[in-house]
Amino acid sequence: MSVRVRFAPSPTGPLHIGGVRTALYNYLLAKKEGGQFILRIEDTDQNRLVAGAEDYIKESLEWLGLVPDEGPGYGGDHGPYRQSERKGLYAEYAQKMVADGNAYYAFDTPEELDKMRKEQEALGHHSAKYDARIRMQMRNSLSLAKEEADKLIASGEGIIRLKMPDNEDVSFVDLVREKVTFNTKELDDKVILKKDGMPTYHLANVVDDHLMKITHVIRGEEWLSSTAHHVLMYRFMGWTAPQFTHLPLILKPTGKGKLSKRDGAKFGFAVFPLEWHDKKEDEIYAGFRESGFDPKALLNFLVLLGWNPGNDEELMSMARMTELFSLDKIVKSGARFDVDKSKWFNQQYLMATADEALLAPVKAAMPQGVICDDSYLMTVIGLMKERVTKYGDFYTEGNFFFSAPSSYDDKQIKKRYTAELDSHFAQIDILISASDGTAPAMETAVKGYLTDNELKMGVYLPLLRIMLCGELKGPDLFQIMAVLGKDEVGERNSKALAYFKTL
RNA sequence: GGCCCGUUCGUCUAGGGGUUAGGACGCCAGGUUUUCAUCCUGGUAGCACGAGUUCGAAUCUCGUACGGGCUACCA
Repeated sequence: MSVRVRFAPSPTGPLHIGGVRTALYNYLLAKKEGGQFILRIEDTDQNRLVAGAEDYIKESLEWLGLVPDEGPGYGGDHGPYRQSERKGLYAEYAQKMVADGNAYYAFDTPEELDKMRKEQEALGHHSAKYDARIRMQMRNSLSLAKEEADKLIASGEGIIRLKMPDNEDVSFVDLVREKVTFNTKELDDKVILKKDGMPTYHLANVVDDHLMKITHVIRGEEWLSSTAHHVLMYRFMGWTAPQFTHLPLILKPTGKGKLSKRDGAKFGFAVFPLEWHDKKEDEIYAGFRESGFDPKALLNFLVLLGWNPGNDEELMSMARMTELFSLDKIVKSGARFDVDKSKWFNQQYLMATADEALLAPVKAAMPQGVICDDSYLMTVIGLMKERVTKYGDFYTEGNFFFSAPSSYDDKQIKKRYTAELDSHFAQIDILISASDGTAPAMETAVKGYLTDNELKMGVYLPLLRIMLCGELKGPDLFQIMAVLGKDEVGERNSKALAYFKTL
């Protein structure tokens, strides 16, 4: 049987980075096994739908290269892939469970449920459940007279709840955690079909996974505790359950708890793949794409957050990840999001990528109004790529390639500059403008002059660099001169020298 | 509170009865680059705690602590 996995986000907002990792693991398993990676939109909660969220999810997956084989807009023989469009399907299965005595109709109002919970709490029962102990005291098709219940059902009042067996151990195998057991007396009679006719996650999930022939359910750990309910539903329906794998959570960089959408702003990094404009809060959340990350680097970083290939390999192409991926190497404990390491991965990708391939993304990250031609930018890329971590850094860190420095490192200037140097700088300027403008020529000329006159390179060279760049960092000095051109170098030097005198 | 899951350097992790507990990020130092980055070399730092099993425990068992998840007509 061919492996079929699904990524099933609910379109209630942007795709969280943890969701991206879940999608990645699903994708990798599908590709490794030659199976299908399915996108299913779980939009059963009509109240929480957010406009644009589904498009955001798809755009994210496409940017990342995790393109679904089946899904809304991607084709496939098991559609529709939006649960809202499958609405009619679910009731039939819920009713079958009712007919078989494995589920029942309930008519309690929210107020009544609230009252029950409060009463139970007063009795000392913490977080009361709608369960075997309580259900005969509530209003449902089990406790009410048949005629009354039928009337309520006919009037469309009812919802459907799962009838949990009393005091029974339900076990299932989680590929990461091995055997996990829950006793049904700890489990509540979950609502599976809501008042509006929509299924809850639990029903929709089981029905769709079965109908879509899903073989492996790979999802976040938050689902582990409801898996017993799901296992029971498979049993009630006489279906074979898929293999379950629950992924550890991704935690905040520091402090307690799982990574949340606020952490991005708080720690100054992105927690979403793409920038997201939250219209309700009127807030913009940063995206990895906009922050100048390469999707391959992001994925490489993410794949190692909760999984390892069993050897020391860290830098992996998509093909290599696919080759090495296996569910049994997934780690059990939650992983902290390490911002520094994510940057390191991106830098590794930048350095390993050809200049030509970098051109388009670097161009896209340039601020508006900066004009330069492709070949110039390519040269800059070649000179800068091992000094930056993100696409936007080519401009911010290599600013001097695009305009004369607007400020200078005063401290470093004062350490070295005295007015006696002026005449030599004038001579150097002359040598530069007399040269052919190539880096080696200028280097020979300048260094030759300094040597001949027994002048300190450690004084002149850094000052020359500050004149051109404003600070003591960047690529080889003479390469910069060659890129800038003799004339520009001359202009910057005299401008800077004038400033040096004022210090 | 209850149930379930987890716990190896600061972080991501390898190791699953006998290892000098390995690697990576970060950090520190040195070298290269008369700058910065890259690169190279070295260093720093860890088995949550307590019992038990065993000749021997990071590894197995139990307990404790801590962390996390769930406990909705949300997913």
